[in-house]
Amino acid sequence: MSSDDRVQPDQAADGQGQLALVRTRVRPIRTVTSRAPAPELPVAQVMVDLPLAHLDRPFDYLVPERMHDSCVPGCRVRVRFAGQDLDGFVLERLSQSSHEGRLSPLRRVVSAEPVLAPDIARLARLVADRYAGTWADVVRLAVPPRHARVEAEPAKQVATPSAPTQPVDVAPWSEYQAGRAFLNALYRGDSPRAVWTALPGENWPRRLAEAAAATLASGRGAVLVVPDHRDVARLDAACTEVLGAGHHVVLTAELGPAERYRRFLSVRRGAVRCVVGTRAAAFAPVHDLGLVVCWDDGDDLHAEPRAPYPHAREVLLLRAHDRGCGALIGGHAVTAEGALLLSTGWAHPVVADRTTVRRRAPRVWVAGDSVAELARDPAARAVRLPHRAFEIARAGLARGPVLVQVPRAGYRPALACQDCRSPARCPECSGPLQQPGAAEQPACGWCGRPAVSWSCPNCGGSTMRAPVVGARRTAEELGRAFPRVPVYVSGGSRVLDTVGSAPALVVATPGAEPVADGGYAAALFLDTWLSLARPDLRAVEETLRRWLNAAALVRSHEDDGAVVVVGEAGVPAIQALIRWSPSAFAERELAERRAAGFPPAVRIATLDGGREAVSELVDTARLPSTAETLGPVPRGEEDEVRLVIRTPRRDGGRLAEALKAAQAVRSARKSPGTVRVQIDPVMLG
DNA sequence: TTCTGGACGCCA
DNA sequence: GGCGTCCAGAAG
Repeated sequence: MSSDDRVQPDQAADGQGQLALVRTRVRPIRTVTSRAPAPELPVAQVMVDLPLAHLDRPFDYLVPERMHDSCVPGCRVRVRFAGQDLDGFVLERLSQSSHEGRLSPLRRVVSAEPVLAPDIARLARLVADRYAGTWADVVRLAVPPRHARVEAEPAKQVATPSAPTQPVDVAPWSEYQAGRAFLNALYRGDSPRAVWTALPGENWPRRLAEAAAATLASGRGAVLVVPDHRDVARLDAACTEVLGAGHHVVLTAELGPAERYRRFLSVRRGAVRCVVGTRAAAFAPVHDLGLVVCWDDGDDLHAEPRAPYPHAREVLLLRAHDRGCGALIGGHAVTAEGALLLSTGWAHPVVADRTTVRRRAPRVWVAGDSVAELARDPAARAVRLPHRAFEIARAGLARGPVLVQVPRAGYRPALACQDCRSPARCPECSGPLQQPGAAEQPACGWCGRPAVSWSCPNCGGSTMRAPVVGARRTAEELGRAFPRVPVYVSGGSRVLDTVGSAPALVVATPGAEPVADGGYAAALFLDTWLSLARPDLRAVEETLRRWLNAAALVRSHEDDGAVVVVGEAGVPAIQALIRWSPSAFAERELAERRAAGFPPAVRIATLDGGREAVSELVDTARLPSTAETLGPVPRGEEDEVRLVIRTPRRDGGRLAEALKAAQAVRSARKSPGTVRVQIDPVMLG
């Protein structure tokens, strides 16, 4: 017993009468109760929400008796840590602590709801280790903020979630080699792993819903992650059709705190076993997980922009590996990462044979954009349409909607000097000048100031030209080339979900293409040089992915569906589109990454921050002997630098571990500045 | 942000 | 040699 448990002798004699008497009697009893530890498993292992890398480990606390029932593994608690009250999660209850010193008691059990499932706690550790980040940062992505009122709502009475009653239709998967086998394996309760190359025109939301249905029928759950909200809406609708209502739930960040937490709880409590959502849904605590799905894994929306920057595909793969459940990485395109999964044998290909692919794909034409090939029609010339593109668009418009994909949104999104062609910049803030609309003056894209009486600082010229034309301007020009045809624009802040089957021109930026009822009659891909020349490692892979996704919305060549790419026929990405051979392109891409030493063939870490901080980190890190460091190179203003470290894939774990340990040293030392560590970042200039 | 312990300095 | 103060480092 500590001294606090004894009656203070001076209190009874302090002359305060009644009040003092009450205190002397009541206080010792209260103190005894509150200090007594729980009768069993009196120690709680707690992960405290701390931003410091060197404190990324559990701490033990004493569970007071009155918290014995509410302090369950996975619940939120409040603990005293270094003089502050902080949030934390209980990992486990233990009979004793390995800590030598005295344990502090838990301050409070925030709620007895075990929001953090044991496998999600473990997944957070795996993800943090893979990305050289902290557990707490990952858990912040995985567990939505608590909403007390929602938590108190009476839970819907669902003892065991019923599997959908409709039989699973596996027939559509027969178009793919190993497709039917994949679904049957899920149905049997096995855990197949596949990279699926979806056919052009495929109703992929329906196919994914069928895979989910097969998994649910085996008594297990499924997590389906897609890039954006339009994809979520399509998959949501397909799941309702295939599974029936109430067997799946949509989890996205934009639901709002209450609804988000409500749905999260319904999953965590086991009432729903199929989750559809964007990247954060990769962490959904689905019970008895049988299948994880990542659709269109090349879309960079799958990359989380918050530390430690995990990629949804990698989270799902770690999860599938850890749990031994099924995995499906699918898309019209195949990423180099997908090709690697196939080459190591970790996953198997689910692809259609060449005959089926040829039958289902639209006919693809290439049109050069040289002056000689431009259409003679002056309106078509104005919109930079080669003769063939103009003819195919005109023919397509007789049969239905025609899609026009242009890389940039806006009107004239970039301006340059007419004479010397150097980019036009804002005299005030050096931002890029652009023309936001037909009737509007050029203005700065950053500060919005109109560029009145601009003159080129390079050559003194005073007129501007637009080397890049945006979607709205293209739509305007096309409207002139094809009078009497309605023109729609989808992109930027105004994205259309669907268009009907009537003839129309649909100008869209990549990823914003509406789905056409019955498929597009034709599609044109303009300004291909602009996408292909982007100074990004993935520019070519990304361009092909965008083409394949758009071309997949076009009718098959048997239905006279046609695609025209305006560009150079010799470019490998254009060849891959013509042949519709995403797998071969991905294999080639992977081989090139091997040769050049880029992910996923190797593991890369980028270190961004102040020069001093970055060099301290890299000097402290005990990097694997195979590590190769490149840089540091200056980045942007001030004294910011980027350093790149490269290791073979097999040393990726050691690389992340070394960087994490070095971050821990820096945080323990309270070294100034911060260093942003990214493992295999999506953007690699 | 608080606590602890080790280093160091001052005084006996 | 003993005790007080200061600072760094850890944090249950």
